[in-house]
Amino acid sequence: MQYQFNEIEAKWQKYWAENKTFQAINHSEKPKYYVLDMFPYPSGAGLHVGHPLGYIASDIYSRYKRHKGFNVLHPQGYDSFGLPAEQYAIQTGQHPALTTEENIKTYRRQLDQIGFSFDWSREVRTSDPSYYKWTQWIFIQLFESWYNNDSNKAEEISTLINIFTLEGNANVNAVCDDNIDPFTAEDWNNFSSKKQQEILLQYRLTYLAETEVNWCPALGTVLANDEIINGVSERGGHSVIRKKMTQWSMRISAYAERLLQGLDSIDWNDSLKESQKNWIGKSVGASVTFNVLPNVVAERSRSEHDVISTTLNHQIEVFTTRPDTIFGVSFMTLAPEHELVSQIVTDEQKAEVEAYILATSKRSERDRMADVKTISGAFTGAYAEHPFSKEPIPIWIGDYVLAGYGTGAVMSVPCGDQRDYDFAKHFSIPIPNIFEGVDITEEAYASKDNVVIANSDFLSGLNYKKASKLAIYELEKLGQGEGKTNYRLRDAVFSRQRYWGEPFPVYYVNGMPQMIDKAHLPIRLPGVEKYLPTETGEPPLGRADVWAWDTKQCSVVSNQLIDNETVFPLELNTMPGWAGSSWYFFRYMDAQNNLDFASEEALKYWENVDLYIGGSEHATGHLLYSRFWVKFMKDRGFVGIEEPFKKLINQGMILGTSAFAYRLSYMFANPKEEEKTNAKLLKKLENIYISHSEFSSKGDLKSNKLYLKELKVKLAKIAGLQDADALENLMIVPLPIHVKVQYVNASDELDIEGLKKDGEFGEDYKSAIFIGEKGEIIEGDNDVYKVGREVEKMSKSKYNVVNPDSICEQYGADSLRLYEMFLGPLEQYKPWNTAGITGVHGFLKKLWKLYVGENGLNVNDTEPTKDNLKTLHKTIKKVEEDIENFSFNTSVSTFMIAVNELTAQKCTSKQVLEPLLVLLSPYAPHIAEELYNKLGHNESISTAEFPIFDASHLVESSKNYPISFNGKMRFTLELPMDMSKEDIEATVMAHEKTQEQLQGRTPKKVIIVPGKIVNIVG
RNA sequence: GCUGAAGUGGUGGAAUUGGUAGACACGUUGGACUUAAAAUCCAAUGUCCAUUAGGACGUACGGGUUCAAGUCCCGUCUUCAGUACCA
Repeated sequence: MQYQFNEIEAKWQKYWAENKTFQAINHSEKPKYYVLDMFPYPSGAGLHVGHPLGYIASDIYSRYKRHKGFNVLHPQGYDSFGLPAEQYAIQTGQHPALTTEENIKTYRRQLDQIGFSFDWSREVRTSDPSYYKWTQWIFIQLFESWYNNDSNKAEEISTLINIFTLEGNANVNAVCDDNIDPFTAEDWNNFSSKKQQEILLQYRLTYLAETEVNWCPALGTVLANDEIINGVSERGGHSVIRKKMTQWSMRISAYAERLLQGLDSIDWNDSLKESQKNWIGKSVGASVTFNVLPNVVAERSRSEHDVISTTLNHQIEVFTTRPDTIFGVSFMTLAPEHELVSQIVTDEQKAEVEAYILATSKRSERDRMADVKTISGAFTGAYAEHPFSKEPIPIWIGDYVLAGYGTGAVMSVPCGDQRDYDFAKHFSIPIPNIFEGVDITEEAYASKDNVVIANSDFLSGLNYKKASKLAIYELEKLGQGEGKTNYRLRDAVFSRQRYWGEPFPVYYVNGMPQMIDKAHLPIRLPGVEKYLPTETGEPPLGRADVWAWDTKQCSVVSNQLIDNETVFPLELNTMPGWAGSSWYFFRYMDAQNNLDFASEEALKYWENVDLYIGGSEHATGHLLYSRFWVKFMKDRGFVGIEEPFKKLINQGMILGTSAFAYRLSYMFANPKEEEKTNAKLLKKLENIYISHSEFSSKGDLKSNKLYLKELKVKLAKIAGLQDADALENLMIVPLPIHVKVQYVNASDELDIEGLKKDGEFGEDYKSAIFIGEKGEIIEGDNDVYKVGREVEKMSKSKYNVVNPDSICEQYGADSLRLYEMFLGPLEQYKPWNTAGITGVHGFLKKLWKLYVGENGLNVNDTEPTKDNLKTLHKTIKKVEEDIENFSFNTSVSTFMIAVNELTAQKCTSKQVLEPLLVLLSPYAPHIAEELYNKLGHNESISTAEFPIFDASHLVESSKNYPISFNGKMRFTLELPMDMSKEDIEATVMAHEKTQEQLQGRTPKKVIIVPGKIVNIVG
């Protein structure tokens, strides 16, 4: 009986679905284990073989945990809001909900055929109103909260209002906007309702603020950095400028310290933690306030600076990690967008500064960060006053300072910071040296270690630590600074000017945002006739006709009814992709709940995700935002946990192996003329491809004269010429062209006939001529054409996409699962090459043959031999260790070795072959179920217990010692394990091969590591 | 630029705490079976030298530590990813 994988797999997938084999229950005697994959976005292209990699790994782990006696929650769902569906809607006019539904269907079909043990009864979709109802609800909770630094947690906003009513804001220690004016209780109680709302907005965890965005006037929309290529929009190539816009923000900065500290309590890999640490970017230093001198001062001589003392208009606040270098400041640099710039710029400098600001607004933030070679800036004409020396310091603007980072201003210390140094050099600004015995003629000295401050008044002679402390102390005395801890982490923009996202449960009264009561959620996405921004640049929701809130009826009504009395306009932005994905792991615990986002019992039982598998590209987005929301929800008592993901594994990406055919292209030394005269000739040579080794083995076409000559003779023949003379001056360049990988076999040979029949490109190759490996023009099978290979990202445009459907059809899901694992370590990037799958497929056939012979089952009750047991137990040991270490690739090899050995041993013992199936079942569940069933079981193999390792079967009595000389292995020697060091040395030294190696020399030293190695030195 | 990751045969990769480099596969070559193909099975396969025995070299590159380095240390190069509105 043959291994009929298609039948077997369909049978068991049906069985699992019908018997709800993998449905998790919310209460159990067994310990719980929660395995989660990162939320997939259902793209229109469907799955390619790269996508299931992480799902296969998590599925193996889930199935393993079930064998180990755990109640496993392993759900799946869709992050179904997003840009691609919207883009498609813009192009086709189809509602994104429809295309999303279609895409999900495809995804589900593809996932099902791979045989995952998901509990589909808990599926969630972020775009489903019954789901985003709760996303809206969480948003409202954030709005109704503030962060109290004294209790170090988020509290309900009512507690803040209480304080304001009783004592004003003087003693409030909150994370809030900068520059909040102080007020008393009396002030508060006398403020208008609008004023009160404005003030509260400065404290709320989600708030409206002006934020810089990439605005594309031509498209009338905001673009992600991602959508901007070389400063223009990816779509259409329109120019993009930086623009300020009022948007919802999330006060994630309130949680900076907790997000940082929390990393110590979770089992994530170090590089991921490092990424988050750097993203949060904690730095300890000081904030320093510089007074800006009135304009007149600029014209005064330096000696008169003491005259001015009274009317100081403006202040510049900077943050520095090096307060010790404050005497090294020789200029200030503001971000061009800094609000002070327009106020302090002098008339003479105005034109230059404005031109510079305009130029900067066209550069993206990433551009400005990455480009350190081009130094640019402009002098404002204004001066600040040094807090200690009272010297005037010129104020510049420069695009290396970013408005969104810190205060958007820096005190520039060129001797201690390379970028300040380069800027100073470029604009001939003095570079005072404040380090003792350090040469700064070539570059800045940025190290904090081993520095002694010099030329710095009261700081001279001190080291970094002492000088910093003293500088802060003196600044505090002056009231011009204080010690401060700064975080790079910025508050997260939460508005998107898009259609396909969660609508905000927000309407506006008198310009102030109001939350819609929980009872009326969800606020559903309205219909629009077009998914583009409006002509006036409003988001797509600006096109909705029924998008106003009636406060009396508590429902969404027509815009025409807006009277700003009882009917008000609704928010036009929608929420970003990370809104729905920041809490979905809770919804899986209790996905059908209509009363709550999840019941208390479910939350308490499942706690947090024990194992989370996904890509490292989420390191600083999703993984930080969800940690933030979970901490917030914990503070407000909605959940009981502080961290959502206990253990996290980043799977690497599977890359494509692209295939290239090489089309000959031609150039003449004198192109204009010769191309004309030879146009006819070239036409005949238009569509010729040469095989990969045809040129690579012979080197570069242009330089190898002999080969070129040969080729030209061939070309002459094709063109119907007598000889190759006419091609004398022709330069030939092989141009690599992507060909679809499905037409290439395991030996890199191109299926020319298939290619010519291709529905999409067949026509292009109809008249093509292929020159094969032996240099012959291919007609029939006289020669073969080999493609070139290159590893690239798997993508449609590179024609290297491999679809799991065709793999499942041809080799089966079990082969796909095994091969994905066999490719290499889970966390590593590795190329996919379908050719190799025959290896694992062959293994499954061998496995089948081990159990099922031509005349039925090969398994019986024979007692296992010593060798049988040894093979089994070393496999148990290795596979268990591998799964625990997420080293799935090595398990697959282990299975191969086990089957090879048991086949050679002609093993038929059920005592050995049955446990082997359980070991294999997480990896190749269908074949394992089928064979387990054949062994006489009526229950699913997923209920079987994981085999227990018995070390006694692996005890060895002897060891094949490698005998090395000066570290080089020369021969091996079989010696008993229990032999003493002395005896080993004596036996080895007496051995004839040792004598041969030494050739009479006496060794200086003999190193013996029992059970490991013998090394003879000398 | 900054931050993170990775470089081992023709290819994917393996190698507990430093202890026989290349397991397991793919590919290639040769052979068996077959009218033939497919499937299956057997053998060889890091590079170079040598008829054999054997030897030299070899884990991106350059140094170092050690009896012994793919593994540890210092420096360099290359590739990939993230870089705040792709998800």
